[in-house]
Amino acid sequence: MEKDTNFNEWYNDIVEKAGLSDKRYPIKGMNVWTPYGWKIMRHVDTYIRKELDATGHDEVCFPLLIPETEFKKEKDHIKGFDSEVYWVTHAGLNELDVRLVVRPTSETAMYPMFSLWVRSHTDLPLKIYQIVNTFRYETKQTRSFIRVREIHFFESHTCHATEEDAQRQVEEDFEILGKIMEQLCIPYSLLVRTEWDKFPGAYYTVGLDTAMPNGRMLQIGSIHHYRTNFSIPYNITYEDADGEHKHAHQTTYGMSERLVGAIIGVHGDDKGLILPPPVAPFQAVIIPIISKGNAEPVLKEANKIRDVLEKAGIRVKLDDRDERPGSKFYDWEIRGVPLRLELGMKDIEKNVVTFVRRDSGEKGTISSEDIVPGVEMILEIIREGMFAKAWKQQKENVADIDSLKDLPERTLRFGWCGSEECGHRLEDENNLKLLGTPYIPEKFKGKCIVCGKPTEKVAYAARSM
RNA sequence: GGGCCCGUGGGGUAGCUUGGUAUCCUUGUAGCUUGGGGUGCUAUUGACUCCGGUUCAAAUCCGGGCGGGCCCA
Repeated sequence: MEKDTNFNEWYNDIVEKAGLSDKRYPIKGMNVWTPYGWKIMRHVDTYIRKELDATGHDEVCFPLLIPETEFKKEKDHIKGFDSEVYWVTHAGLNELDVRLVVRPTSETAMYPMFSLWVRSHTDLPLKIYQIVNTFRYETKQTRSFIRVREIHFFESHTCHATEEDAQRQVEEDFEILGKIMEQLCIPYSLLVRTEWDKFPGAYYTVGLDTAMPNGRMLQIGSIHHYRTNFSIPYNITYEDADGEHKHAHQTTYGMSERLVGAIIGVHGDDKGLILPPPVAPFQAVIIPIISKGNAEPVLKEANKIRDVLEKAGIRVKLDDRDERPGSKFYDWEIRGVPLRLELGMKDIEKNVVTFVRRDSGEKGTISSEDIVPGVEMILEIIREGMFAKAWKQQKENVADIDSLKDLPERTLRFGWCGSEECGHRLEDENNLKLLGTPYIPEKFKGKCIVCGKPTEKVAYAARSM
């Protein structure tokens, strides 16, 4: 299956063949996480927990259901979500007086509680997160990990005394993002979304986008500054040092299972998945090369190496199935295991292990005594190489344009006067999504690509997945 | 939001036009063989998406649901 010429088919094929997800569950957009896929997700979640915990966020778990009365308190928010939420209308045989929303996101579940928890300026900042599933009734074509109706995600929610402190939180979120992405080897751009595309109820939204091989952009997360847009309707107030009652400023940050979709799309090749070592369920697989009469010594040595690596904390799999080695090579390549270790009599005689890198195909040997530092080093080189290559692709995908004729299938960068009218025209007439303006300002001098007025504002657009 | 296509063992398919016995590959299971890039042989399990209609008879024709995929906006 060719990734570059037919990305959509390639993606579906890989998800199935690598055993990441079973789409046959009989509800549209709700798939089964199969063991291999779920292991990847769990490792991603591990890095998320690690970075959020390290920055003083506390993990919580809120109920799945939200009373309609709470859900409807923030007007823009409800307008943004009411066409895509699931409702619980019955309990047993009784119709409910107050219908319940199955959370599409948890603002409206959390904020009534925040109003009880936040009393004093000494309660601030309040920084919490949860890793849960949310539900959105997608009407469009669904796709594993990328567009689903039950979404596994994390959401962090914070409350602050001042707008400046909330802004500091947004900056901290970028640092957290950077550290997580270093492990997943996923590049990203930070774009301030347009007014009409920001999160319903937000003051502003920064979208996190990563380029897919077909030139389209995949939104992998977002960070929002709410100011007091939610704290007012939800009455989240604190008493400051002078005894005055003020509304808290809030932020949220979330990323979903789309990260798994991004890993698949960004790194895979025609042979299958290529997993970044930090999230690979198996970082190395040992293939014993057995021929007649030597099964015992080879398997004994293979087990020994497996034990040594395992003890060192490396996730390793010894594939001792009764199959031909070639068949095993193909199996683990589809599944994206970063490092293959081959062990046969030839290696044992020379006291080495043969390795093959999944990312580059490079082949070599490691001496058996140095197997732990050797494997650790190669895994780190693979991670660095994958990250660097992905960033290069992300940057090369950007095309500077000064005309809307013959648009390439890339991320487009151009001048924009900033007006809503030009923005809508750009989107509607060219089948593009205006992703927004760079969060970190970029020097630019030119003309608005739609109306031609001189501008120093630069914007990005792409077709979205 | 609009249009088009599709649904047959676990996966991929033939059969459908012209209604009557469901094809092949792969996978699974058992055994032998083989073993540094998909060994080979033998035996064997396993399917017409659901509901309704037409008909003596439906995988096949008609309608709807559910599910899958593509294109356009």
